[in-house]
Amino acid sequence: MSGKEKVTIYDISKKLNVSAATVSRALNQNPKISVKTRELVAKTAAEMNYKQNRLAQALKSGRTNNIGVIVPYINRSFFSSVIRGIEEELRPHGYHVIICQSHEEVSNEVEQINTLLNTQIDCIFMSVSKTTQNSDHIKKVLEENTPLVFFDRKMEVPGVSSVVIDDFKAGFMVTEHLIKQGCTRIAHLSGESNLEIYKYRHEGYCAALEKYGLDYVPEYVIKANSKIESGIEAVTQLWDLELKPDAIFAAGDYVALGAIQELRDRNIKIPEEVCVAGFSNEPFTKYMELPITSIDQTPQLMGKIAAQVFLEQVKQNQTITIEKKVVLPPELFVRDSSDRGLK
Amino acid sequence: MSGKEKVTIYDISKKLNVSAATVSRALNQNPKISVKTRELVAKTAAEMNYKQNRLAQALKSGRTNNIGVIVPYINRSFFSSVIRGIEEELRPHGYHVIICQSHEEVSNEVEQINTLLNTQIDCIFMSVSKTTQNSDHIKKVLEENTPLVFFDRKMEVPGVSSVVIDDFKAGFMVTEHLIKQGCTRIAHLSGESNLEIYKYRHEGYCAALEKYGLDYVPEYVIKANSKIESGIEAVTQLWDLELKPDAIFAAGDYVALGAIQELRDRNIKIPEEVCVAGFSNEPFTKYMELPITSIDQTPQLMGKIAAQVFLEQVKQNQTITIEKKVVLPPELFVRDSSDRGLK
DNA sequence: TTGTAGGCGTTATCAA
DNA sequence: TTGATAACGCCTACAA
Repeated sequence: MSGKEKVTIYDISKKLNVSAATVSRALNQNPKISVKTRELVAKTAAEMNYKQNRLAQALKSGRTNNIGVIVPYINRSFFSSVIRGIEEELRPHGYHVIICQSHEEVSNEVEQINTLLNTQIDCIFMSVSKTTQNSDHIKKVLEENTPLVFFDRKMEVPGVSSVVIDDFKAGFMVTEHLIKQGCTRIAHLSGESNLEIYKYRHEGYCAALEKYGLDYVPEYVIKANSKIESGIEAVTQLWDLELKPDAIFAAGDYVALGAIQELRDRNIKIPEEVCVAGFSNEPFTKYMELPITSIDQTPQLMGKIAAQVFLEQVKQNQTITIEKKVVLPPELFVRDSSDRGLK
Repeated sequence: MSGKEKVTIYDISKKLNVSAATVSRALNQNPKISVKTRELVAKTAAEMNYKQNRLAQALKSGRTNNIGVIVPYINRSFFSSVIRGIEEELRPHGYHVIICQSHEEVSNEVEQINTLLNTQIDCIFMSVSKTTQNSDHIKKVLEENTPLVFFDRKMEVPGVSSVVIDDFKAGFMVTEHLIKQGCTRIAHLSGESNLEIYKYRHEGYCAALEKYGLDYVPEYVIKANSKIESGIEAVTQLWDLELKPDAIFAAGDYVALGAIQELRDRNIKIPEEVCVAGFSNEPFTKYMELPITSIDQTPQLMGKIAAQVFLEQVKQNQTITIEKKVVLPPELFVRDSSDRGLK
């Protein structure tokens, strides 16, 4: 019952009195085969409900048509959107996407990389964890000649491609926007880790201050950890200062949200007294009664492009590794939390 | 340079002057092997940087240790959370998770199932698309003897396990809560598709009305399509009625949000004049200035349990298929959008 | 155009 | 306890 013995090319070859090789060739559109045979094989294969075994193919060819994606958490809006982009770009080419979570721990990252390599994936896409400091495990990937593409959170490793947004520019844009709303004492709630992205956002912030002749006030720059509570704390801390800020640029939307909650608790009017902007364009930012200004990182596009970088690489001769760095433009969405109607 | 010729058990066997079979046994903790050999092999394997080839193993054993998950869209908060649950439960057992998106189209669903089966995954987890009507493609999975577990959106197919929340109860709970807030004219914005989940939520709604002696008013039940616009439209339509509702139970959070936006545009006070509740506990619901009452479906737990159902099945003798139906309790989160302080 | 044979890396069976 | 061998399903030189 159920039966379902797997049909192989041998079964087809027996039925047709040809060799398995012929069947294989017919199935693979090999030109050296008569049209008649090809059609006959195709028809019979369909009748017998033949399914090619990708595993055997993979073992033979060394290519699995599986790619791995490593992200901190798969259910963060940003990451799942990138993955969606990767999946949609790669599926038409026959690839399957395997997902792994690092939980922001390097140790997991290392382990995931190892099991992915064992499994013979054709490429690894990853956003490094906050705790990742050195790139030894990354180098292992390269040694195996497995293509690797960083997205968003990258590391500087020679030979590795990456797709990111221009975080410097994004930081600059937000800050400039706040300045144009008339703000002059702009606080920056930065990321607490040493990820490049936070560094660049901060640098963009500094550059904007400088361009518009505003002083950099060290007390206005606070490390925050992407949580709501962290935004609340930061405001508490900032409002202990003599000269309070009149704007807050948070490097993450949850931090911005926390800041807004605390400001509101203190009956501070937004955006009249204080303008607030976040980062990432989390879905909730636009649904609030007071929608929050934020930077969109075009995650789905980012995934799409990362996939394209890989596909290009595959098209090349296997041995040549190309290193491509793509920097996408950020998009600023000005919303009520910082919109005083000025340009 | 790069070198990286793959190390196989043959390389180890040559170096050690033993057979490949011995190496294989040593590596697999086969009891019929001397401790000495085992250790020697282990040490040498490590030195030579040997990595077992999961592909070859898979071809031999018929088990890939890969499982497939099919969802409408991977970047919906609910689905990515379920996937997270599945991944975290299965990874310790050595499984990798392959993700597929149906984009709410049966045709894609069919295709994904086929490629997953070709790829020899060990199990398929899925939430059917809205357009899925019959279960022919599902039956194919069973014919291949591949375990299948539905989560959230299931179909009635004999032999298939499923993990869902009690949508009937959820619908009942929400409606009862609204009634206890003093509402007597409760509208229900249902799903537009014929998915079981919407049917049950609606039935729960009906049951609550009946229990509390409220009439079922057909005009108060409107099909809506999970979008914000749909909520706006529904309210527009409802407020054309002579007797307007004093509560709205939407079967989705986005619809609830749309309803709230429209009510606010009409200067209708929430929850004083109209109570509103949604469904799914999307992240944004709790972040709003007016947080939205909603039902939490415990997606991560749902994924975890779905994975457990599969693991149990694997533990059994392969040939026996068990059909397990798990129904999880929904959790009602009462928030300001419907909280009049009554119990 | 088609067939034969060997191999991708493992593991399981049967001998030794 | 260990070794030789076949097999998983497919592809591809090489021969015919």
